[in-house]
Amino acid sequence: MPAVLRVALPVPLPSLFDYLPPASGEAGVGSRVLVPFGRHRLVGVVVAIDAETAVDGGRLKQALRLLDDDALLDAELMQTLAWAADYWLGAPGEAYANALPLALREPKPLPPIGDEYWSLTSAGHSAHDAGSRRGGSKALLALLSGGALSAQQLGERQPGWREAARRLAAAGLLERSERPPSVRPLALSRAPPLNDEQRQAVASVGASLGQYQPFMLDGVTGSGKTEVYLALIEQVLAQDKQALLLVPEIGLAPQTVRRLRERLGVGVEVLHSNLSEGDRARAWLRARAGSAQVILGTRSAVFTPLPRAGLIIVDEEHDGAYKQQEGFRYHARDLALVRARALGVPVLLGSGTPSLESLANVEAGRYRSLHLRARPGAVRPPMVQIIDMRAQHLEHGLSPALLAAVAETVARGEQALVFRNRRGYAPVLLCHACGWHAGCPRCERPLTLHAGRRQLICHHCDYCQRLPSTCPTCGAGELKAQGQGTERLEEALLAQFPQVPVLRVDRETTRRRDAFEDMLATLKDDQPAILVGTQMLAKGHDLPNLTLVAIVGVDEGLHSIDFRAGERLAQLVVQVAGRAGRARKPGRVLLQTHQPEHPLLRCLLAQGYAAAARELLAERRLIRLPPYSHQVLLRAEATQREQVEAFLAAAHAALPPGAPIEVAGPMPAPMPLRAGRQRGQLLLESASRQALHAMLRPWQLALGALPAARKVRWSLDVDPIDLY
DNA sequence: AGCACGCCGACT
DNA sequence: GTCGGCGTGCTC
Repeated sequence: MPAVLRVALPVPLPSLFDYLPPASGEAGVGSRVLVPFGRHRLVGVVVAIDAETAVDGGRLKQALRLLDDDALLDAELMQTLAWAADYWLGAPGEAYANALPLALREPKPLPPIGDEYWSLTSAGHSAHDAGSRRGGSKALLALLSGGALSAQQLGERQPGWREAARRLAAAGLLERSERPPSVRPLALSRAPPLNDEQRQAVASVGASLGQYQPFMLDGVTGSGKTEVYLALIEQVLAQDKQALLLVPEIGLAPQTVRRLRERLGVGVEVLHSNLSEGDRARAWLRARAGSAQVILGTRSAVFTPLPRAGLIIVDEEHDGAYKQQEGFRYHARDLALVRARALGVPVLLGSGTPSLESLANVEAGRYRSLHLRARPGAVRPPMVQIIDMRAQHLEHGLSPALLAAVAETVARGEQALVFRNRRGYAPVLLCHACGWHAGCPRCERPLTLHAGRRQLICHHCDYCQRLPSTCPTCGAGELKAQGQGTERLEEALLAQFPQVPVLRVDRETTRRRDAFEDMLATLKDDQPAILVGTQMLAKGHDLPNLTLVAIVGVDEGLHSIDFRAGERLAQLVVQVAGRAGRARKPGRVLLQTHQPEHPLLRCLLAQGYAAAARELLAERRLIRLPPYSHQVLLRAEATQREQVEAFLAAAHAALPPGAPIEVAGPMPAPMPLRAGRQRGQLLLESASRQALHAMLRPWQLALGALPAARKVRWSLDVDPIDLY
């Protein structure tokens, strides 16, 4: 009886597919195979080898080719991926597709993983001597005239060199070669001495190396978390093991990478979304080969193979960027814990504003908690002062007290940051004559006025129209911008402080790659400046001359229907406030609000994040919300509301009777109309994760079989973090 | 997800 | 008379 390969294919289908083994080669679990699928050929991963198949013999096809003689995915990753697909209700094949870099999902031999070097051919030397070529090509010839350089070195010295390299290689002036991965270059910088708390944290985690143990490292911005990470990674490297460091999407500044490379000197591999697919595959394979010893990456890097794992670190663990929001909706922080357990290594979650989930795990004794209270670089933590906005005269949303503080700051030659979590000029455009306001025809939400582009833009669906000069309903010319976005604040601050550079940092001004970096580079450490911007300013670079942070208009977060809004608001305020007073200069934080009496704000400002988080946790426990209950959200959308309602009603009816779950809905989504589609949802809650999980797969399959399901787009989100 | 197959409206 | 709309069903 011939064996049958069970193969996971990159299609969003709930099943695996069986194939006869290829004509040659011994396919094993974890190897890739090229198989015929419909009228296509797909690269799949062998998940199991069975003696029998449930498929009729005649329908079984033969795999075309074995792509790996040895398993590409080791037993631990295979097991973790199977767990992840099961837990987050993903299609099995999708989990594997997420784990493998795109270049490894092609039916090609594995790319070489040596260092990529470029050098001049003899024709190239002649061309350089003759001074031919211009621009980037000429510069590249000059760079290489002194000898071969690695791709990494070239990237540091001549950004954008690949374009020139391609042209010159085509002309026969340049050639590419591979060398074995470089062995540990020496570290260039030395570790600074650690303070008591840092030493204690390093000692605790260090003592757990070699076994599974989660740690929560609670330390505000500037408290020296990174030094703790580095010291631990050095310990791991000394044992010749690997360390995986995850950072949220935005945190991956080139600065971090440089610092890591300078300090550790070893094969530090970076995995993030801007990487080319070839580079990503190379980094992944180096980790698998063990030659990459430190892997730094965003969400998807949690799938990197770690044959000699020593430690996993999740920095800024509270950050929502760790949750993938579409397709296979996994949570990288949670998956990091599962991997650490399977690998038998400690996992360190770091944050100045830990998620309530992690705090609950500390409370329950599942995580050990470590604290960094001191801010080594700063004189003292910044003082937060409330500006009561009620009965204030406002200058474009900025109170006199705030403007005065900015004036004092820049007069001292220091920098100020004005934080507003709304981009554009104004969130509403209103007609004072008839009360009309500009709304999105596809979302029924107000359009945001973008004055510079003279457009009205929907921030939910990107619908866009020209800015009308008169009211489209009454014809009056009294259109007024209502409220403030970053663009308007920039304008107001420019008018108030014409002699100080004002930098706006939001999605609009940083659309170009490296734009953020370039903008920050124009800031001089000893010159005054004003930064205006959104979330993007909450983290990232050290701004040693920044001494004032003004937080404007976070009130929206105080009465949102989303039960996580309070937690997010507290995290945001603390993170933004942490930008003030990093170096020797004391910092000052102003918070402008209409709700100075709000209990969350009062608690946060008087007692700090830890106390506010305790309050929020107590509330969640009282009303049985996560982390004290578990949620699954069924979302559905369609062009017609009746179709959504019919599907959700049928889904509700398909729930197994007697399961210990509570059901909320069917109900309209918090945004009932988005991009022209009607949206609804059904929320399941349970105190028992096991009970909830036990019914989910069968229910998911039943949903797929519902006639009403074909009329809607639907998805299941396990542990949703955004209810919208 | 793709991609076929299959049965009804406005056009060269 | 056809081209093409997207509803339905399948992929080992």
